[in-house]
Amino acid sequence: MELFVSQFVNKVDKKGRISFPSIFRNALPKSYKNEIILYKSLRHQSIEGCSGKRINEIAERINNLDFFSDDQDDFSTSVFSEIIPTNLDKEGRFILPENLKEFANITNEAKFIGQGYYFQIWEPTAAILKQKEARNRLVNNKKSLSSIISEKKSK
Amino acid sequence: MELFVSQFVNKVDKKGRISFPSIFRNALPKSYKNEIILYKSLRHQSIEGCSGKRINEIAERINNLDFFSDDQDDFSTSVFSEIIPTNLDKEGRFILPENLKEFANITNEAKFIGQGYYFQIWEPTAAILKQKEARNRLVNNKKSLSSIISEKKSK
DNA sequence: CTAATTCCCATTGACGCCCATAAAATCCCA
DNA sequence: TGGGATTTTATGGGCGTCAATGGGAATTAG
Repeated sequence: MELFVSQFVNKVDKKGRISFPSIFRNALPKSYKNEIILYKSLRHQSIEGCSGKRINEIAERINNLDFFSDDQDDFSTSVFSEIIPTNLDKEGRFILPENLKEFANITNEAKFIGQGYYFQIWEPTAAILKQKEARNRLVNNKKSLSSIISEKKSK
Repeated sequence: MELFVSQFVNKVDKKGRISFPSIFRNALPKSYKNEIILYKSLRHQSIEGCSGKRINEIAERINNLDFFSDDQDDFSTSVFSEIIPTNLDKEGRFILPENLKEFANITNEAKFIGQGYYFQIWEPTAAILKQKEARNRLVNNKKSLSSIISEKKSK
C-alpha cells in the first residue's frame, strides 16, 4: 500500500482552496481517487485525513470493539459523525472547511504532514513545534525506536 | 540482500543533481529500483538514506502498534513526515533537497558512505573527520569489535 | 436570484526525459 | 596477456511536461 510521506506547505487561496500535494494524490487507492476524508484530530489542534478506503478499515476495527462498550460508542460518535468527505477538483485542490480551518488556526498557509496511512494538516508554525517535540521524544527514546526499525524483530 | 558498501565523492551540478553511485544502484531491490528514501541523520549533521522497501517494512510495524496509542502518532510523525522519497533519473542521478544540503553543509560535492543496509551522504571534509574518529574508536577497542563479529557467527 | 462550488484556462517555476561527451572500467581477441 | 574496442559511469545542458497557484466563466444549490 502507498503511504503518505514527507511534508509540504501550500497556500490557501481566496476561494478557500488548497492543493493536495501531488505525491499524496498518488498515494490514494485507485478506486478512491479524488476523494479524501477530513476530521478533527483527537490529539491535536490539527486536521487529520485519509482515504475513503482507510475509513472502511477503521470502521471494521471499531466494530470489533466490544459492541456495548463505551469506547465503541465514543468512537462511533467522535469519528463517524465528525468526518467530512471531500472531493478534489481537476487540479488536485479541495476546499478546506471553515470550521476545520478555525479548529487548526489555519489562515493563508497550511502544512501537510505525512503520517503513513493517514496525514495531518497544520498551521505551519504549530507544525514545526509538534515535529520538534516528536523528534525529541524519538531521540530520547532510542530503545523503542530501534525495536520498530531494527531488522528481524517483530512479526 | 545487497549491501551499500565502499565510498564515493560525486559532484552536485547547477540543477542540484548528483549521481547515485553505480554499485549503490545495484544494491537497490529490483522492485524498488530508481527510488531512494532520504532523511536527516539522528546522530550526525549528515544525510542518511535507504531503499523504499525498507520504509514499507517499518510502516507495517508502526501500523501494528496500538491504534489509539500516542506512540503510534509520535513514530508516524518522526518517521513518515521526515523522510523524502526521491526518484533517480535515467542516468542514475537525483536531486539533493535544499534543506538536506543545508543540514549537512553540502555545497559542490558530497561523499557517499556505504553502511550496509543504509548509506550516508556527507560534506567531504566532515566525512574524513568522522571516519578517522570511527576508526580510532575501533582500533582502541578491538575487543568489542571481535565480540560483535563472533556474536554474528553464533547466530 | 445570490452564494457557493466546480470547470476551464493561463502562468510560472521545478522537475523529468532526452541527448551528448569524456573518462573510466570492462571486454575480447590476437 | 597486452592493448585496442566496447560498454558503463559521471557529468552537462536543452526542452517539454507537470505541479502549484490565480482568476474568470459556468453551473449548481438553496
